[in-house]
Amino acid sequence: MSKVRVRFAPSPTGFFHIGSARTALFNWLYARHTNGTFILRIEDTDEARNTLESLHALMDGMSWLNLDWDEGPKFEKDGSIKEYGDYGAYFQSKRSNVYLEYLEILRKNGRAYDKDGAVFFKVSGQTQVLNDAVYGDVARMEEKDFPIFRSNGTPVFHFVNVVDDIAMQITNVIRGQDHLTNTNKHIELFKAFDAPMPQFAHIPLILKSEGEGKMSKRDKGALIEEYRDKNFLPEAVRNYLCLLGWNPKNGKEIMPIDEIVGLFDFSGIIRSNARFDEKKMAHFNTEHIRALPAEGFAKLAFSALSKDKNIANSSEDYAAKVFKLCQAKAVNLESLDGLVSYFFTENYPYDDAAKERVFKKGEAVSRMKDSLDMLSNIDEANFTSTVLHDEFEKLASLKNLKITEFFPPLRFALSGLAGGPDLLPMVEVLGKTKTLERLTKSIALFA
RNA sequence: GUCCCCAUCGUCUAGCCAGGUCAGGACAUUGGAUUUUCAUUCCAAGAACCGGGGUUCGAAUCCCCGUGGGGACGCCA
Repeated sequence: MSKVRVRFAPSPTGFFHIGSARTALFNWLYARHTNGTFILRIEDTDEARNTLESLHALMDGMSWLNLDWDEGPKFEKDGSIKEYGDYGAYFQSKRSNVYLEYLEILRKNGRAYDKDGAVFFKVSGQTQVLNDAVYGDVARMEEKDFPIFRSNGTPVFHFVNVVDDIAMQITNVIRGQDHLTNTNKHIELFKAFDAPMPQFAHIPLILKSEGEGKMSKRDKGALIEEYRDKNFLPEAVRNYLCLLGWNPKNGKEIMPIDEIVGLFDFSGIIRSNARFDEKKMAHFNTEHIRALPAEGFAKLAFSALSKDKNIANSSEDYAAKVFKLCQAKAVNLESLDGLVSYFFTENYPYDDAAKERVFKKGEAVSRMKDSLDMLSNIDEANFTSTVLHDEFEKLASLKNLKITEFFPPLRFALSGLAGGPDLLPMVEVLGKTKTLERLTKSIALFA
């Protein structure tokens, strides 16, 4: 059996849409699963609508999602575009000679004719049966001849799509279900060229989370770059997209991509359209954040939060400690600053609701004072969560109180908040100097 | 309007093809627990086979009709 060759064939006319990304992803998965070739072909026959900016958005988005392609155009370091592979050109705008050759074939066997300055394809008038890898047999007849070259001389989608699939020896066409009713046109063309038919696999569409219809570029969450800008983990977005319209049949959802590549096949593809769910997407992101090695998470968090000057200017070593401490609490990178910002400034705000809760008992300031007295007597070298825990136990029994009486006021004094990472490890990371300073300041403020 | 596809909790889905366990899981929601917090973790609960006919001892599962949803009908891709 010949090697699998699949292509993702977008037209660069806007941003990188989540539906396109998922089509690219399924092609990529199938190529990697079969050890085949994944090709990026740019369908830019509509000159008016194609922009270089869109091409950038497309390729950047694919690269961000780690969908690498074996053939097709790539941006070089200097910003120029280079095409890789033996089946180029990979821009349809550069393939007019090929299209003219193929047009000649159709003219010779009487399947193409001129009309109104355009060139039309003569349909057979017969019902074509598609044997789809996902939808099974689908029968449909094309009633009207359709244009394959416009009157301005440029070729039309149905024609170039098929010609290129033949010329590039594509073995499997994996594309959105919105093309299902176009496929009989394409089958007619393959037959007219007497070319081997690729296997078609149509995949379900992604619907809006609310309202009618498929996800469109205007919908929230529809653009891949939104996720990049919000510091989602690309592997999380990719993992979620895999599960939108495909089922691994092993009961698992959160999986490393290698496992998915091993499992992926057409039999797991769902036939009904799927509604996009932001919250589940966010959950995938959280799970992938948790799964990150501490060191890797710290690095990512540091760069994600580097727009905060306090963080950018702090020592990387200290920041890494903070992030490792908070990884287990983090649900995303986007709002991580809210969880960690007080580590990086002495001007941290005191939260009103937290203040109310802590001061309800009335003893908060004296608990802070007790803590301060006790902590002042601990050597800097012993400022570790285990030692601190022992010392707080001693303090508590001395005062005949529960250890937990001291914690909420201490946390509030040090962070201005009522919640956060485990308190004693947090004190350890903050260090003796800051801890004492902050306690002193807070006592003065609230006494 | 014509044609094509689809139909299980609010959402993503398992089960359907080879008909027979209280229809299983995940997200979300709600309620508890973790005698230090919670934007963490754990536990629990509620929540679905679109309707009607047929086939059958028996239907979520097979067939038909209806309804609903989606898509395609461009000299867009």
